[in-house]
Amino acid sequence: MANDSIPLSGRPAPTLASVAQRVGVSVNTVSRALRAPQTVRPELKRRIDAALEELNYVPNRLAGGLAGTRSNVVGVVVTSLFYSEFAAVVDTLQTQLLQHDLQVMLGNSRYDLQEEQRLVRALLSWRPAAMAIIGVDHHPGATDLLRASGVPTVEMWDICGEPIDSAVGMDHEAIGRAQAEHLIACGYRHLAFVGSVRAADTRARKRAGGAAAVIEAAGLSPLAVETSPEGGNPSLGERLLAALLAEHPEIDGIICNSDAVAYGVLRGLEAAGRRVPEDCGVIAFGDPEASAYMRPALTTVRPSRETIGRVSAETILARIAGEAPRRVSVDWSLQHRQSTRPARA
Amino acid sequence: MANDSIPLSGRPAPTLASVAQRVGVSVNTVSRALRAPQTVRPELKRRIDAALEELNYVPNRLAGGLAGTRSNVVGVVVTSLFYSEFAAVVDTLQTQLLQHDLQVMLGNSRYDLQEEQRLVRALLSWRPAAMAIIGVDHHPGATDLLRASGVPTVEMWDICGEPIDSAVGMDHEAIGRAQAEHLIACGYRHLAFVGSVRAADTRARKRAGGAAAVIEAAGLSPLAVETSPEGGNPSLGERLLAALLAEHPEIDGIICNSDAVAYGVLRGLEAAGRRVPEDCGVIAFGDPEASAYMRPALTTVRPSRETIGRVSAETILARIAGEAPRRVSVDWSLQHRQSTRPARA
DNA sequence: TTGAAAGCGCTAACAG
DNA sequence: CTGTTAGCGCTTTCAA
Repeated sequence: MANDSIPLSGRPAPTLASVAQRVGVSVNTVSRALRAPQTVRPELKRRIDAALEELNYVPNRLAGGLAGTRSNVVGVVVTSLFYSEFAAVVDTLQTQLLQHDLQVMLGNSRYDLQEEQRLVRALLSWRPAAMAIIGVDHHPGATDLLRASGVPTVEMWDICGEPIDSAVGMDHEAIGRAQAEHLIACGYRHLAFVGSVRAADTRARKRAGGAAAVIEAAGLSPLAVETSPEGGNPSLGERLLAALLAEHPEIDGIICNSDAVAYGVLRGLEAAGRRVPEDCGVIAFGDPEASAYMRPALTTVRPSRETIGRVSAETILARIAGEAPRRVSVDWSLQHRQSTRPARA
Repeated sequence: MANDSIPLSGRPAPTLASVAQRVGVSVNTVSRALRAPQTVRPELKRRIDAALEELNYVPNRLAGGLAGTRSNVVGVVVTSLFYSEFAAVVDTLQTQLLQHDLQVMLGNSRYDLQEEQRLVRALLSWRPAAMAIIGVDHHPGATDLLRASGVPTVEMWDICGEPIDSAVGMDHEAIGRAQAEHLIACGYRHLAFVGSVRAADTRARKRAGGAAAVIEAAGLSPLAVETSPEGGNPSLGERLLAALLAEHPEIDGIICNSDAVAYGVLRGLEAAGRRVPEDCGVIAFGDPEASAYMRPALTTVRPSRETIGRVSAETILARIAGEAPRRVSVDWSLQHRQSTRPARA
């Protein structure tokens, strides 16, 4: 075959033109047959469909997007994916959007603000129909880019702050308050906040802040904080707990920034000879399936990941349709299990 | 000129042409300044960079991809994402590819073959530089599309079978054999396979098949199988275990298709008054962080998720660079913990 | 109901 | 080193 493509692939993919030629009509008749079938004579439509099928035509979105007014890409930026709650959000989001012929283009900033800006730029270069991004606290450059682009943007997971456009998420300060209030209600008095807190993880800071405020208002000794910029896993939990206990042996209630860290804290407490929930209560944030099956079963806050994904998708669709920006607060719930005592009357 | 102050959806994004005009050079000089800086006079380059900056230029990939020989998209199809091991694979893959300026476009088939084909088609419509897809057993239409497209394709996670192009993954039959051999070595004699097995999950079938073969060869009673097409979670594990025990009370060794299911099986066994590992051994597949922190800590097979992601990325890069297809078998390991007895001498 | 013509913003020859 | 000239494959007027 004539050599019109060197690099990858064998023969060039069939184009609208090759289909048109085969049927003996013009390019844009085929284009219309695809986008507005009712504007083409049924008999012709059938012949075109047959040719499309025979040639195994796959449209070229690059060309379509360039020529048309908008591409059907939605850029999605998460801060992590690996066994994180954001996987569920992306999962739901992607599935919902695809039903409306919107393709998700994914980026993972790994909690790196610089990387986040790079990603936003890269994603914006696809002229997306919309953007979705975890959090409301971004690299200033990223915020500027997003704002200047005019692309509808949904900030997910967190709604504390000034959204760029729309936001669908939770009030993390309120969650932190609820965590502290729960521990206090269970009779714990010397509280700590433990976990992995990445530089860019402002949600964690908001939760810790909410907890600290409640504790101060209750007149208790200030919240002890033991965090690390490392990724949150059980082994980090064990280490942080050891450090915490060494410094604050009086601690009797621990707020973990993630369930994974809590698993390690639970084991560390046992190793230190402290009974849970009698001597020390533990509450966390996340609630993957495993948490209810831990011994003791972990008390934790469960965010509605699917709801955030679904509502974000709806918001994106609405914004694309020209509706106004939205700010949606999504529910979460405190799962009271065995790692905290029953609340006192 | 319209001022740079109207924020939303106002002016069109700056183009190479607008930058060129501002600097007083031709469009393609700016293009070259971006792609091959050394071919442009340093002083000019500086002025161009300044204009790029001032106008806040974001390239248009749609145009670039159309005009150039290939787009920098890599299409990725997974069968699930929600708290699945594939999240880790995608995570690593995306991060690695981005370092080479390749953008991941994501699709989730949710274990639906029909959906998988749709996704492959949708992704192919971006004229990707490469494709990556979970598994080697696809909708025949998807396989055809992929093959016909000539796009380098890496099948991940599984290497049993005839790859379309390249494959990076594990031998799941071997894993199944290892699971059964482990249970037998620990002295368990009446084995069962329990878990969620979706219609499209051929990996699970291969593992079960491998286990069944070992059991037959050992002359033991045949593998009891208790599966469901539902998603795999602890509660499913509890239900499947109840059904299994009702039918096969003699069971003393259980292979769970996923760790999440095993959590439920562990609890169900306890509820049924069977001690683990004394009366019944449990082994699973997956090994998320939580498993080592279960009581009893779960014996399971740990796949090298990051390795699969990393090697897949390398393979994609190599294929794009024109190297030959690869078939890479990636390691996994059996984590012997407390849910199975010590192996007998 | 269909076709012709004009780009979308960029890259890729080739000149100059 | 830089500019000119053609498209990439499609959508979108506007005519016919």
